[in-house]
Amino acid sequence: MKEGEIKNITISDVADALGVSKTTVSRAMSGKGRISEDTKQKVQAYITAHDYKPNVIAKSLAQSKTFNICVVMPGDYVLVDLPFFQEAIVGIQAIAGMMEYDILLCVSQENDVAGLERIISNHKVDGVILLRTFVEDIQVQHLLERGIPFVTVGSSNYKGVTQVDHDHFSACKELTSIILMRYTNRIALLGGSANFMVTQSRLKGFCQAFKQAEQEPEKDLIFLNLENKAYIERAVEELMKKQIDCILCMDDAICSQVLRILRQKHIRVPQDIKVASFYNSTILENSIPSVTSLSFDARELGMTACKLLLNKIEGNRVKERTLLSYEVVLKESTK
Amino acid sequence: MKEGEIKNITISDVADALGVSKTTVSRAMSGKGRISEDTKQKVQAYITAHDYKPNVIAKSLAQSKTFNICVVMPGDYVLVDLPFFQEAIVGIQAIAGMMEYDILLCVSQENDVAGLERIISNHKVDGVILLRTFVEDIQVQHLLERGIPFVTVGSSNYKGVTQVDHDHFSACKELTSIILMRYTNRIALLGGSANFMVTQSRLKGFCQAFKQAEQEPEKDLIFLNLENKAYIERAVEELMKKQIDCILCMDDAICSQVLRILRQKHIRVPQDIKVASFYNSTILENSIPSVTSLSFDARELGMTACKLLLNKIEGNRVKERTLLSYEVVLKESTK
DNA sequence: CTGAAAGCGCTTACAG
DNA sequence: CTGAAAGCGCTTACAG
Repeated sequence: MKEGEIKNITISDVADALGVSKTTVSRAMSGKGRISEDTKQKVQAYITAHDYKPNVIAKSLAQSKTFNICVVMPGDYVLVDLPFFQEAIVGIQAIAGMMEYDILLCVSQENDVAGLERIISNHKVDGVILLRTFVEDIQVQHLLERGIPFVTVGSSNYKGVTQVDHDHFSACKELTSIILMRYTNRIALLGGSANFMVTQSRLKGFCQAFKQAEQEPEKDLIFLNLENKAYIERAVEELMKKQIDCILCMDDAICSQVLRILRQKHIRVPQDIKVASFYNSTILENSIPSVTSLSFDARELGMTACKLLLNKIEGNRVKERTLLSYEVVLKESTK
Repeated sequence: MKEGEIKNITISDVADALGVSKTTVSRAMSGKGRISEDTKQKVQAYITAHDYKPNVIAKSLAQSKTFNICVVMPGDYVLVDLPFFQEAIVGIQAIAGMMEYDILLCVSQENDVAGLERIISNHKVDGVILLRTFVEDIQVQHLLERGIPFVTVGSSNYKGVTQVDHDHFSACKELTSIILMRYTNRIALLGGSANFMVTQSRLKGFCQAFKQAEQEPEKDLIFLNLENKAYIERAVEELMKKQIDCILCMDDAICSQVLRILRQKHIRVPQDIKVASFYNSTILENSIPSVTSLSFDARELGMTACKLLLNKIEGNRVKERTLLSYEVVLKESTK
């Protein structure tokens, strides 16, 4: 034992002090089993007076429960996603904390299950929340195989996955429709990795809006997998050769780049070209002009995901798919 | 037991299968105590073949160790800090993972120790890393009192705190000196909460640069506690009434606001006024003009903090204060 | 309503 | 070099 460390008071100490058995103390705390209101009061009084906290590790071992959930956060993030993940985690933590659960963080690359695997094998968590989903998703497959309770933030195509997502499809469809009706059908679409589920949902929404307007989106105005600066620059160069009136960006990171490139080329927004983003992050907060975009509540998403997971951990059946709504925020960039 | 769940193989299973005692298996794995090379090999072969993983919870209870560290992340963050915290966490996780430790996340407000307290009382972690420090720091006080091993990312004035920080004092001093020598002494300083240790360090560096140049910084060109948009706007308004040539921003969130305000007022950077920031985050990446600033490696900071903490947990003595270096990155905004 | 005892899956002094 | 046994601090069937 290290210097200054105080011997922790255990359930035996409480039992001895009160002249009852450990069983009784345990029951008074958990409320399980029959126990007289009297002794319950007595025990609880003693516990609060002496600030006794049961050792969660021992409890874990006895119950095969850890009261931890694992949150898997992408390690290959781009800045723009950060506020989203952060907000989602704050939401998760808010719910988890209320239920006396803690969050074990797992940072992992797209195709890497090693970290998650270790945490699971080590029995360190009761369930998992994935903060990003892929079309081809090894983490989901792995969790499914192992039968671990988990929830994904973001949609998943796999059977039997409890998932919570914003309605990206409808959101993109609505925003695209607005542009189509008000201004133009010469719309370019720039997006990130096609392996992200969210990219697919947005793409579908975009196409659906055209279909609904009885038009066809032009294939060569759609650029996906723009995962770095150079790709984005090349895409914008391409676009400049064509006759377009609006650029839709699937996220604010891409949008931020696009705005910079346009400005360097002295192309004015919105006079010469309109711009909108599918994400309303603080990244573009100080942008001039302000940027039309979709707005999502990541905290709510996290809270919902956590509630679902805790329910699953308790063994309850839960709804497989939950879709949260969104908001279209029109600003200067599409005026 | 839930459907599909596989009974986990335990140390007893391994011992029985091999016809040895649990003690022997335990020793073969930990390497503690005398054991023949032969049996060790045999045990290890069996373990890898059958993919046996000891139950960390049981290990925790037996050893009073959790193999978890708590990372305390501010819940009242502003966007600009996010990449910093995120990078630091990635660094922490890299080291922790190597040593088979996991990260328990605690999101807490400036003056709130409740969350941290619960995690500690629950014996869920072996040590703590604080990602932000204050002049008046309740979390530090609390950890000190309880005798929990911990490390702060950021400086602390309290006695006996193991701390890792970038050398903000020198960094700000150097950047300020450069401005003083090359251009002007009409420099305004805008900063965040005066209760952040980092604000104090930067302020000192700023003043020291003046002193070294045998000048006095003007008190009424220094604005601290600019914690929201309105404050920043008011500060810039004030500055416009005075004769200044340069604005130093203590962080990129402030800087981003300042750039927006100047642009709205049609004040050109750097022609009319120079601007620099004490932080080189991706927030300003797409800014036009690009912004002169200081650059820090948060991942390295996290890695260092984690190494120190693990050392402390092992009971080793560690250096009380570690300062990491920085880089001054001159860009267009001070040309 | 209450308690003695076994058990969760490890580690580790102690004995051999 | 190896093992039987006690112990970590809880929970929970079982008996009363």
